[in-house]
Amino acid sequence: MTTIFETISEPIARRATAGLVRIGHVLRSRAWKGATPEGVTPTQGHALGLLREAEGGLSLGAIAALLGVSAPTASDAMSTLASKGLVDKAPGDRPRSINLSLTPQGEALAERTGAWPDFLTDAVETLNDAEQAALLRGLVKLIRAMQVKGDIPLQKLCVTCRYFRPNVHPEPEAPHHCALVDAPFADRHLRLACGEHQQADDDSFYEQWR
Amino acid sequence: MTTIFETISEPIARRATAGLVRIGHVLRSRAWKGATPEGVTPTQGHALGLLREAEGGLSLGAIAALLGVSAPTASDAMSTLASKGLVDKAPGDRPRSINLSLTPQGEALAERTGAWPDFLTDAVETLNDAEQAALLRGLVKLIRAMQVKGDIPLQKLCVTCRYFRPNVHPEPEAPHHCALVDAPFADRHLRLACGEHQQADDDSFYEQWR
DNA sequence: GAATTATATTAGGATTCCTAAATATAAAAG
DNA sequence: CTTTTATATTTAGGAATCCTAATATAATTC
Repeated sequence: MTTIFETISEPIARRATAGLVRIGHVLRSRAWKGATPEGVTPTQGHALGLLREAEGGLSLGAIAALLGVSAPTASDAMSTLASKGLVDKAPGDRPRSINLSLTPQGEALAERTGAWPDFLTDAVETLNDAEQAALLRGLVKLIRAMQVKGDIPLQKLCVTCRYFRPNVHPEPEAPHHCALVDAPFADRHLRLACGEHQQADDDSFYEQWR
Repeated sequence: MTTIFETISEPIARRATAGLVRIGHVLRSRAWKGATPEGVTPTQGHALGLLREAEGGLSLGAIAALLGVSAPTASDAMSTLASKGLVDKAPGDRPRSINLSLTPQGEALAERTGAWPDFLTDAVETLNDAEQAALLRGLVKLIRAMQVKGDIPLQKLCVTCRYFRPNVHPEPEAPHHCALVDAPFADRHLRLACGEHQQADDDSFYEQWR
């Protein structure tokens, strides 16, 4: 069926993109509001979050790649964090490399700040369960698609994990299975940063999920 | 039903938030890649987009509010755009105020750049129609919720428009109605920046949609 | 005419971002 | 054993982004 909206509107993919862009702007603007003397700037906060997720610390190059900025930018931010006593710089195992990790103070701040801006979580919670699950599913697919195209570094998604077994259970309320913890689960349980994630070699499981 | 995932996972709202935050970071990082000598920086590009949508130009204060930055930051960015010949500064109708508008060059650049980063639109297009519609619906609700709480300035959403008539048609493929163009439409047609939008006085229509 | 109000800019400074060049270091090559 | 090479980080330099606080300017109000 064709309505006037089919012809005068931007395609839905563009409107959804515009919505994501809009939310991105809000997040950036909000993040600066936390840049008080006791707090950290957006880039610094992002780096603290990455270090918190990374077992055993990260090199400067790894941080720069994950932040999506140049090495000098990352170096600046890390030096500032080090001077604030939030991050520790230790020699790495490769020539000239350093290993960055959180100090107890940095750990505490990252814990307190969290990776989830409350105002946005509050907004997500105004959606009902099905809508939240659909939103999460869409976001997982977006991130996965960007990963495949090389637009973003690999992330620890269930759908790219060696232990992911999609649609193996007949029960619609938990059709997938995690072979690591050996338990069934549903789309709404999909994770974006699983600590136990192991990258799968091929796409076969993902294909069964999509 | 309760699985292990219910207990060890972050709540779904937090995971969805984390996904949005992640996409926001990518967008910011990408936007800087366009900051070539011929291109514009992220904040400047955002401002160009706002001016393109605004009939008749905007004051500096309005730009600052819409960008979500302080007046001095906006003033800097607009001066740079003016010196690049992309924006025109004219006296406004209030004391000391200015009216900012796009020059033909600015119009052309805004047109060319667009508000929709292609790499993200491409990712959205990997979702099927139902998923795209669900994503758009979720984003519209998020933006609406943030608007209501005062987290972001008003935006021209269908669901807050005087002409929006939700769920008035029995046909599930186009249950809503736009009283301005007098045509039925569906969730997938929802707009985030309609030129004809007029803010509704109350919530009654939105309540029927949610 | 003086005080108030609204709006934008200037001042000053930290951070974010870039590219290009310099530096340090371990391993490999001669 | 010395030199080269590859790698990783930092320095240098500069534009843009961000903030708060102070300042200019024009219209309105008293």
